[in-house]
Amino acid sequence: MRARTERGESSRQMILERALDLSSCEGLEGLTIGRLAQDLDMSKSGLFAHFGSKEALQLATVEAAARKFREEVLGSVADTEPGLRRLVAGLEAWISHIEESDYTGGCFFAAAAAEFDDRPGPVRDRIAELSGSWLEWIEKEAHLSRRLGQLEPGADMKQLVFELHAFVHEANWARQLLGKKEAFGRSRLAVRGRLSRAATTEGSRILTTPKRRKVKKRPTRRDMNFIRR
Amino acid sequence: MRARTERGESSRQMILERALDLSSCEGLEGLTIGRLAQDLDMSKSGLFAHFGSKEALQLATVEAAARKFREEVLGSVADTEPGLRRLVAGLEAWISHIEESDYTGGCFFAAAAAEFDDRPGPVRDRIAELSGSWLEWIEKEAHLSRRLGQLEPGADMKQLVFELHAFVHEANWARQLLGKKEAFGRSRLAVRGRLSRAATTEGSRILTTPKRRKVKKRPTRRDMNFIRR
DNA sequence: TGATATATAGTACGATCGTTCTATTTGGAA
DNA sequence: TTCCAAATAGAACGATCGTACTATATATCA
Repeated sequence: MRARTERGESSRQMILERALDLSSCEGLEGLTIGRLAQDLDMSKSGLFAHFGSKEALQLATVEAAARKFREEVLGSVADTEPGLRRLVAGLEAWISHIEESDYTGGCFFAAAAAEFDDRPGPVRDRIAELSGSWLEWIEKEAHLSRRLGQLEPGADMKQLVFELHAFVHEANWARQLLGKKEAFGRSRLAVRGRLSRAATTEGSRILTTPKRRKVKKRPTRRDMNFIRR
Repeated sequence: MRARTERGESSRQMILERALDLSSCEGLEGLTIGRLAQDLDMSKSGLFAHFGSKEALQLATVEAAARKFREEVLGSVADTEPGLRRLVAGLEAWISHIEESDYTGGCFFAAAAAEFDDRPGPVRDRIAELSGSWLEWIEKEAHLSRRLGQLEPGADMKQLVFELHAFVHEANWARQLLGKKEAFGRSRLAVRGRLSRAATTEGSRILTTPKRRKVKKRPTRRDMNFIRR
């Protein structure tokens, strides 16, 4: 049932990578074991054996999406100064993460949430849990910003997070349904505008200061490996 | 194929009413002719004959959702003073429309958009068309508000509409996935806050003035007919 | 009332779904 | 090289999907 050897594990990853793309388009339920196997030139039963049930495949796909999100979004701001600067960097990384998922079906979690919010079960629970923890990341960073004197002491954090989150979701919706690629620019503008409203003088300085240029160094062999991986 | 007599038409409406509820939960594709027939104590073929294809059933369901939206949202603000007052009334009517769809699967169009945004075809086209025309209603009313001196001359209307629309979608998402019923209050707060930012002194007066109480009159026979229809 | 068009039901079809069971291939340990 | 567990394939299952074809019930109009 579960991959034990290196070969099995790499197969599993290859399957999940494709499953992630397919399910972003067709949905997690529309993602069919037969079609997935056909896409990968595998037998249905051979693929099935990796997971044991469709629900397990769906759960594994959700985890694959979560890992990709962590790598691309959280990973890109890990060494950004905590507080308002990291908050806005995280939101913009999220926007870019969705913007770049153009050829696939847009934000995986937005699609999965709409599909599963009415279907009780472990898949729905996991999607809700992961979405909630991302909301908490935003809120945590906002609170830190306020504690650092970058946001007004009286600012409503829950309300702020609600609105910031809304702007990103809206961009995904506008592009996916209406093809409005400029929506991501609007999203970035809205995020910065909303943060400016809640920012102190100190916070405003951060919002208007361009990101500190990272030290530019020639790519090392290690970087190349990372990229190729 | 198409209903011609009164009996057929009323059956068709009964079917679509149930289809609307079911598809809000299970999705337009998960909506199955067999299950729909079972729910209504009809035969699969008897139900099928009303539409001729699943796609036609889906299109008819989308139209039913659109009609309900027009009645509940546009209908409720038809006699509200045009401009900012009608704009905010329309948005709040939309929020309430979604909030009251609790037992069913939330906003039909949000769910349908997420499901069909990657599936080319007439169903997707119609969903996009209707969503777009609602966006245009908001934008039209915002432009009117600006022309009336209720919004600042320099206000970016496209950006404003983007953000207002985002707040409502977010409330639907937060309740459906995370069960946060307070999201609708946040949505209303965000809408009014954002409009206040763009409002002139004149506009602010409208936003803080409670809605004018409508003249309360006994319902006429005509009203009753409208309700019963 | 009898004729006729519409509404509904019954049945069956090919396709595809998730899943199970039984081979067969493959790669690493002995 | 042999052996064994893991990985993959093949075939078949019951269920359900959308759809087509045929038959029956029902309302409307001559």
